[in-house]
Amino acid sequence: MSNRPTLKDVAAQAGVSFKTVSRVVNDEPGVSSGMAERVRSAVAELGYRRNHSAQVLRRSDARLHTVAIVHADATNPFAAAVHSAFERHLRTAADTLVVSASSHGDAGEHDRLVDLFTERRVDGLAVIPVGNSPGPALRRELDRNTPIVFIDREPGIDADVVASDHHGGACAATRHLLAHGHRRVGFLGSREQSESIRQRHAGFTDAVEESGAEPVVRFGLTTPDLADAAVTELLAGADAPTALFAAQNLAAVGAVRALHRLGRQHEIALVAFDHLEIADLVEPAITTAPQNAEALGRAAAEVLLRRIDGDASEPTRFVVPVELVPRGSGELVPVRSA
Amino acid sequence: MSNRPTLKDVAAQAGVSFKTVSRVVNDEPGVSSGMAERVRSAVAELGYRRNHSAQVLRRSDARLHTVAIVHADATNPFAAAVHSAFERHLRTAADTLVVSASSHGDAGEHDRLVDLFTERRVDGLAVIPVGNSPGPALRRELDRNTPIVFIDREPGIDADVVASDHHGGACAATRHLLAHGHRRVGFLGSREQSESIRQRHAGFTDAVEESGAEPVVRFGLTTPDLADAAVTELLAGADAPTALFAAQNLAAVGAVRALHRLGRQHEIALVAFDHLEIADLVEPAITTAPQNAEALGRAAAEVLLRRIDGDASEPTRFVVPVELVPRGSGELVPVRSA
DNA sequence: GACGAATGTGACAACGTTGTCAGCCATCGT
DNA sequence: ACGATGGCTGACAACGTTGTCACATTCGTC
Repeated sequence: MSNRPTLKDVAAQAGVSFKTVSRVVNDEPGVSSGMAERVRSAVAELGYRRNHSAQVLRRSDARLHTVAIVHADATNPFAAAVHSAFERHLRTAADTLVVSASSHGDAGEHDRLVDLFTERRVDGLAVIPVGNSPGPALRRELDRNTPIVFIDREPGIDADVVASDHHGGACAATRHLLAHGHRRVGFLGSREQSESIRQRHAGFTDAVEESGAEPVVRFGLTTPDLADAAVTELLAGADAPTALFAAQNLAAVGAVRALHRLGRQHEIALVAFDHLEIADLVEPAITTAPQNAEALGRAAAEVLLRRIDGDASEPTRFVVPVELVPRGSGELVPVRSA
Repeated sequence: MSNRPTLKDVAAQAGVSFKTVSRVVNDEPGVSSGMAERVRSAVAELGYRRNHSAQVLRRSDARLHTVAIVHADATNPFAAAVHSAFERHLRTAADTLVVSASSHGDAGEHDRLVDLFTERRVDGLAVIPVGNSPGPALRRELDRNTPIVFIDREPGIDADVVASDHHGGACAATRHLLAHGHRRVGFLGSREQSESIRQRHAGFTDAVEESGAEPVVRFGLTTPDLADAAVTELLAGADAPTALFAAQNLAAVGAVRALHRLGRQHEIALVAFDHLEIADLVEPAITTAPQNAEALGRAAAEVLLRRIDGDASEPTRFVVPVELVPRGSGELVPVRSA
């Protein structure tokens, strides 16, 4: 609707010049108290609100107090938690509005969203990338030194990144299993193309190799059903693993289901990377290595604010540790079989 | 950053007037092809992007192709699913950017976000309200006939609403339990102040009363722990219910936990309102009456678009049905006890 | 070869705001 | 009484864009 009152409308109502109204609404000094009072009541009466576009246009160098975050998938609870922490920090620490949109996993749409936000002018961008190379709009903004921070995934380019310690977390989780005496350990991975899954696999492999244990690796377990089937097949085999590391939460859900169906949930150890909704609801509860969404969101906000404040130093890589949370399933010791 | 090229910069680069550049970037007719080509290469070379603020300012009546959605809590998976459907529909059907922010449940912050979005000009607003009365900014925009749609909750004012059939869904869920022979049915509610919980309670009560069965009602079960404790206590009592209706998903999670701990999950029937992440992961699987987030988001988008297109008819109330999904836990029949 | 029409191009105003500057009035010092 | 000072107020330009209009060029036509 375009019936919004402007400075001029308020000025006419109060019988002053519009510049005086501008002064009042911006709390500038040099307005007599009587006049200010008259203006304020006219503002209230008309419900005047400053036109942000005009303000931004006039002072095109100033902070807009707006940053955007572009999601690959906003329905992902992890992404939502990161977003929430990011937003809270920027709102409280920098009085900055966080606007967001989601590309639903489409790389072209993702880049288009970046474009739409930059058209609308923002102080900075946070991006949870989809795919592993930035699109033209994102590349253009990087060239232009627009403050941008990548969250959780590698941007495939030299830029600020805030990410979890996938390697370290997976390594610690696997060592945890090995420390309980397991010698045959299964790795349940989802998309092998995903950089974070690759890093978790590398962490797993490093831990296994340093101990001389024997790994069994499965990739492509992108749904609970696939993971369920893989675990069922693994445990039926000759040299079945006695412990499992689920590198991704959907794979973990499938593994839990398989173990329970087979009645072997108290026998086969399991550690899952990432947060699991059901971790506490099953018996034994699932030992997890959850990513710290709160820390990621907050760190991303801090990195971005520093750039917005003019820090032009080299791109940084902020790694958020992943801590193991023992709950039972990861502390099972191997049983003699056959 | 303010080093963005403007129409003038592109014009200087191409050696034409800035108006000609404007014509080219807006695909207006009346530019010779040679000139258009020269301009286009200058645009590409400088990475020119139109300044949305200036455009909006100039054509203050035109569509901005932007709507905002203000969340009470964006980490709520249900809200995220609604948002996702809402966004997808507006992006594809109306080429409109959906921006969002979350108030984290704070009513003052909620209204402030509405204010910030209207300052920045949007074509319309979707609001998942917090509390039951609109704040001053929201009230002002309603008075101004800004297109606004309320999602999922009652706004406490005459305005467009898209909401689930809480009453009907709860009624159907309860009838489902009664149809399996239960005569004592427990109601597990969260915040009694919440209008949707009240409606679910009313649906429950209507179903129970028409059958002459005996209800047992608990409110205030806002966390799984509280619900767990309440169920434990209910089932230990003399006239323990044989069936439970969990009116909210956190209460349902607690109920599931309690039933499993007590080993009575195959004995006490349970139907849960709303989607449950764990519905399929436990035995028996949980019968639910999930809200249709997809339909809600889509309907909200359609209502809003109609208003943006100028529909000035009376406010409407769009009710999305809630369908029962039987999975096992709701089809248990009462066992003789004692 | 002159004329109207059609086509391509540019000058200029306006959107609503903020920054700069000039002007008005009362007060003050001399 | 007079100019200087300082406090208030308003006129005006500018931000980057689009809409209106006028001008310049080319073309077809008689």
